[in-house]
Amino acid sequence: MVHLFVSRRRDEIPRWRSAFPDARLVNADQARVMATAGDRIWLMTDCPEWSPLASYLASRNVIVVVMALSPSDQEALQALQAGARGYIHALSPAELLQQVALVTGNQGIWVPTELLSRVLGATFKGLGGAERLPRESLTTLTERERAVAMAVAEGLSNKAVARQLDITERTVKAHLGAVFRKLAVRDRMQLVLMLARQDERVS
Amino acid sequence: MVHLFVSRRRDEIPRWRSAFPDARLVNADQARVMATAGDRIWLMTDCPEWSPLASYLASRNVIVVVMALSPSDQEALQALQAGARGYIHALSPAELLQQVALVTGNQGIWVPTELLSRVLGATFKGLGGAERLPRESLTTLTERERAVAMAVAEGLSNKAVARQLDITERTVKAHLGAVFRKLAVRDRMQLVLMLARQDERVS
DNA sequence: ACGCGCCCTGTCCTTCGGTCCAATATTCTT
DNA sequence: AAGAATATTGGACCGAAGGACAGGGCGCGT
Repeated sequence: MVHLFVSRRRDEIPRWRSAFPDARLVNADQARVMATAGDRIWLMTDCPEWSPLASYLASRNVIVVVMALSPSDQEALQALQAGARGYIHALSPAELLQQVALVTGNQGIWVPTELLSRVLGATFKGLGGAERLPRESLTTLTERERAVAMAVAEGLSNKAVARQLDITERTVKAHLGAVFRKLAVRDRMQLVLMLARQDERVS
Repeated sequence: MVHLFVSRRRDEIPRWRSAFPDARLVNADQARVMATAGDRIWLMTDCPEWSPLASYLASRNVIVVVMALSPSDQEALQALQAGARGYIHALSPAELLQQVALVTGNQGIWVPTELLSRVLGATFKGLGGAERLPRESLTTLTERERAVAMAVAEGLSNKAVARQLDITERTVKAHLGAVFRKLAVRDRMQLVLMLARQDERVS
């Protein structure tokens, strides 16, 4: 099992070697002829024809991870479509590279989490999948919970909401906790993003 | 780190225990209250509200793998959209279950390969349109500040942004402080609201 | 050489946000 | 009458967020 880094640049990035001491840096043509089933190819997107190369290698059971200096959603999709098992930032720390190697080596897919959510969002729309509950979600809330949620969505702090509704900050927290639970969001950030996205659709 | 199998049925499937001898079989309600960050939840789709439950657990940093007795593309997408890290056949052999646990436990995604290609095919079509980004108005920001601002606008925490840009959390705060000053906003809440409003205008 | 802006990091401190442990009163349902 | 849901609050706890202050390094223009 061999690690090959494929890039147009002649110099290595230190973290690559630190992650895989016995890796080699090669160009696209070398990779095409050298790689065999089970090898790991780390393919930089600065190569002119990285996408077809990834397809070719993947079809030969080579584990391909695409690396980008400035990752984007479209490129990530292109990489996965080409058969790559992962897509990461080229300057990821060594431990992360090793983790990616572990995951991809076990039939797993590795994509940065923040990319994943956006990619899947697009997927769902593209498939015409079932619409998420838009206003429905707010109706599951009680009157007070809704009031708190709306105020928070305006950007108010817990203390400000408490003043506005004339209740204790503690009570605001209680209601807000219920809102988080019911809408399955982590924190107020996810709440405002959720409501913002909803507004978008309506308008 | 605990393994919990969540299903409506009362009897276990032998391969589950064979894969994870100290796992427990619980119902949906028990899982909701028992699971904490880092735990592994194996969620059967025979549970009535498995999708919202997956969302809730995923938001609490629980590793969720959805299991189906008759897998489908649509259901796989739904599972991943809900934040599940994997989607497999409920009767998969023990070794496969362990492999999935390894992959998902290392930030990986696990889906059956034949499913993946179909899913990505649909995805690629769906994401044809260009992403709309409010970059124009952020011209007063430096490159780094803009990167941080965009990440924060996605709802990421400072720590998450730090991981993504491979800098310390402290540096993220520094950039973010500069962003607040330049854009004349008080905190990250006002930032996301400002960017959300802008997005609206563009569309 | 010097100043300047940008990028990165550190420590210390305060406030805010969120959860877990409660408890009490009211209303509505069964 | 008993039970469930709702609204309200308390305390304690811990991590996240943000500011204040203080640096070091790098590139660029004068």
